[in-house]
Amino acid sequence: MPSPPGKPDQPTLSEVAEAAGVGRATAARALGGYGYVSEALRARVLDAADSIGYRPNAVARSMATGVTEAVGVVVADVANPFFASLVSGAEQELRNMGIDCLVANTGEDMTREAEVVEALLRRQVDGIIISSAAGMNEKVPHLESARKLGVPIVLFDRSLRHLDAPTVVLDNVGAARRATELLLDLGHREIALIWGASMGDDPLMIPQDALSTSIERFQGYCDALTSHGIEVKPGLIAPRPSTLSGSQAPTRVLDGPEHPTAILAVEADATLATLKGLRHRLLSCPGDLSLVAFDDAPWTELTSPPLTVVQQPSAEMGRVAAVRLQELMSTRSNWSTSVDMLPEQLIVRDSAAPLL
Amino acid sequence: MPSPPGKPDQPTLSEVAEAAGVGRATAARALGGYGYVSEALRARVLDAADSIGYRPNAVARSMATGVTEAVGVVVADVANPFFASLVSGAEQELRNMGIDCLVANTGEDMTREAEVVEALLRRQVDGIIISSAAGMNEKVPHLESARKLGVPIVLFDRSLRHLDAPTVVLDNVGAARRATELLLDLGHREIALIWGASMGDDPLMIPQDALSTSIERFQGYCDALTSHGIEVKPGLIAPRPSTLSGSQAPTRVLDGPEHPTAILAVEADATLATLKGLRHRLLSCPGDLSLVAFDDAPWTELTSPPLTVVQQPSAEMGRVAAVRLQELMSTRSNWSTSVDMLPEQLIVRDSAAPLL
DNA sequence: CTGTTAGCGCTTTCAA
DNA sequence: TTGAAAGCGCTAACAG
Repeated sequence: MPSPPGKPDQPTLSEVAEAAGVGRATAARALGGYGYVSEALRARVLDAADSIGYRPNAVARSMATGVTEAVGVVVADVANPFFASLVSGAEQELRNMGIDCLVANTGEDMTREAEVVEALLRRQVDGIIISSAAGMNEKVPHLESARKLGVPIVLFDRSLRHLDAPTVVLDNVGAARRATELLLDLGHREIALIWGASMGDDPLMIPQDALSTSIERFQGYCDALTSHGIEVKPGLIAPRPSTLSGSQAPTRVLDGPEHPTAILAVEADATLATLKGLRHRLLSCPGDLSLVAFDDAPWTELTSPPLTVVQQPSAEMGRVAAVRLQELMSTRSNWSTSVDMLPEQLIVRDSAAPLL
Repeated sequence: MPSPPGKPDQPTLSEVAEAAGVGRATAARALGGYGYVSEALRARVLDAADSIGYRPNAVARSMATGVTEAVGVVVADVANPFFASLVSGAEQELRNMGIDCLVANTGEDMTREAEVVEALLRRQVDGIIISSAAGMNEKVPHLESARKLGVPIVLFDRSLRHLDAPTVVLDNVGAARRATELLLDLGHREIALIWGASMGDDPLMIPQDALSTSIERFQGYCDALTSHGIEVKPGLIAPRPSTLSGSQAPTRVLDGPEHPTAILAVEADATLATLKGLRHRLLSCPGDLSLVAFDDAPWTELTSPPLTVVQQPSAEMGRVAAVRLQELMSTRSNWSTSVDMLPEQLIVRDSAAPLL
């Protein structure tokens, strides 16, 4: 590699070879630790290397081998603690395997997502781990073309119906069902869902761009209600906002004609918005309204009351995704469409109380 | 690049050239948008390119130019919301400049930090943005060698006395001073500091590995006290724990012989730990103890009482760091040791009240 | 076991 | 304006 202006030349393998008085290939074998090299030469090469301050050039290596040992990790926004945790988990696992992470934010924007994926492909990443902004039932051309190209892809957090790739997700249906049942068992019958997938007046009318998480949690919520013979009321469901800030989301439910006695908030932002909504209306919890929230965070035990939450194993999801990707990368083109469905953990604190 | 097992060959520039019936160089110029190419040929090349589905190979490009258009972003842990925000800000800015981010966690471990920096250098990154785990007064060989190598480095969040690199930080001294003064103005005289830099009984004895943020906030705290003629009492200072979990940090202060009437918590984890400590001891806030906390987070207005906080412009710090790095990367070897000291914002809510 | 050689895909002089 | 050719630093046959 030519050194760009300002950068001094770095020692190359040839120089090491020269300094050690051996051929390039021998130096390469000694440093790369492959093939046969006599102990004597290996030693000579090794300390010739660090005596001149040699540092292997990964770009050149990739160029020759076709492997970059880098993967792309793409999420909506690393600033969101949930995604941050996913990324962190993946990063740790990958780094331990000697793989670097190119992380990219999409801001839930499909155009941007396509662009970043394209950038990753140009960079020849060995694989991609992604929580796509695409609706569960949408087609995702940029991922399909990547897949077709032979680049391993692993989905985490959100699944995609039309993409044949290993997926690591929460058991969203089960988690939402169990959370709803907890409320049901406390005697609640009018349970609101904040950030479900349903849009219009017909609860069965799921928008095309709904995320798998929304759909599945909505599903679990419905399952619980109907199996208790309770009707699903559209007026109790606040849809997931398309914008990132969903601060008004709870409004529809809190100020609507139906009067919930309990709320299930299925995403961290929804929880925050709900809590603000309650406080703003001087509603007490669990006095006026019980609450069960998704996504545990250190602060959820510090609110008044401490929150009953559905904890997602987010870092673990990142780690498992990394492992699945690794498997894909090592076994060439084995398109095992595995699904890892991780269990939630229900942490019962004080925000959900018996209906009086 | 040879295609590793499983990956189909991607079309190369040569194939585009052939398909368009021109020489490689011409195709390269047309696609790269540089040098002279006649309109006719440019067009022919361009649609030959996407008719065969050509995608430029960034690795080969880097190999030839010596530029990777990738930078390393390293922090202790992206799962920490503060760092996540720093990273997110930097990522956004860099991506808009067409630069990819390799993000790496160090877990506050210097050995790991040295390793990831080394990995970044092997990858030939064009620059590094880092919040080092090193103490402010420590030497950081891995960064110095990088700098000497000509790789631009920008420090964010934490500064390093011995590294000659642009730095983007909060005005820590001022922020801590103003926060302390707020408490002072409310009549408090016994103010505890959670996560200061001081270790032993002598408050002036600052450990070698103390972070610049700890030292500077400690400094601001002392400044405020002494300028009000108040003595700095070691017993009121809980040191920053070396471990990442500092849940017992407040213990020393809360259960010690001195009895603070107010607390200044200078880091998010410290705030959490303090809040838990108060709750555990059934101490009310601001009734028994006033509190001012660093790092605003969406939940700080939802606790009881809502917290008076010192908000750091974390995403902005990431963005500014990206801009500074960009400047360094474009102007070869201009080692402007600039310091961007961003202002905090004091958000007054209810956790700090007048001393009765 | 070791050295020579031929690329990897792209950029970039340098002639034509 | 265009094309031929020489690398960038490393790996990987292949021959010695």
